[in-house]
Amino acid sequence: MIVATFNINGVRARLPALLDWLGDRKPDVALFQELKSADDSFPRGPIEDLGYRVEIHGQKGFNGVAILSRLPLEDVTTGLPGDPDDVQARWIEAVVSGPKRAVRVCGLYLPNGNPAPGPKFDYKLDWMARLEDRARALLAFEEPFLMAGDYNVIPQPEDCWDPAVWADDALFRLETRTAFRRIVNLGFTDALSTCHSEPGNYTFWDYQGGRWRRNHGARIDHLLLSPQAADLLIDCHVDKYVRNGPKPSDHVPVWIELNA
DNA sequence: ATGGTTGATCCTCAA
Repeated sequence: MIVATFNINGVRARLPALLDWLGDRKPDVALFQELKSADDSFPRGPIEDLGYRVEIHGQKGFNGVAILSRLPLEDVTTGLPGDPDDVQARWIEAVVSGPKRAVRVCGLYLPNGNPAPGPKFDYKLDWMARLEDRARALLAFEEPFLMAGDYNVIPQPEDCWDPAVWADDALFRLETRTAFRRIVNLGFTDALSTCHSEPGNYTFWDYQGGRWRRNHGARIDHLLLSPQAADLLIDCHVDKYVRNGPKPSDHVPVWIELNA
């Protein structure tokens, strides 16, 4: 089973690039973030024509997450528990029935949090505390599950080209990295850093300032695996090539192969 | 050099 995560930065602007990539990689499950689309504006048809079931948690203009699957899906839910007043579309989960094992997949778009400090950074840290609560609850099932998406977290200095540039940024501040580490330390395996421990496996390059050309990137898209899912992990890959295509997202897809 | 890029949108904001 191939499970991919991809911050697409606008599903309508990205549709041709998405269809090309889906046709090339043929993931069994794809978790999309930053749809920037309401549910009824999502270009469902061309994706369904490729054989995918599409589950959307959209929001007009901003945010938005989706699960695409060529395998059966059950128990689809949307919205991160813990704050009934939170209207931002950043969380979707479902159980995928693989040929060998069922795997719960959670797609997430963690708040950016800039500028920090400030109310947006407070919202980010509050959201991460709720994520920790949800992660702990799901780990208690002791079953294969994963949480993947744009975490907007640079876990370690070697996960960006120049930590000095990011020192005061919400993606790299100590509070952010500490909150991320607390979640990982519940028992998760970071698939990309585990399979490829060498530095420089970036997943995001800002559009500005020639950062792709200079490889001034950051690793902020992560797949965290429960112990039972980590036991099924075969490998993890970054599809950097899509950044060279026409009208690319500022993120590239990251995907794992699971024996499930 | 207080710079520059992209997407969605109410003409600025979020990233």
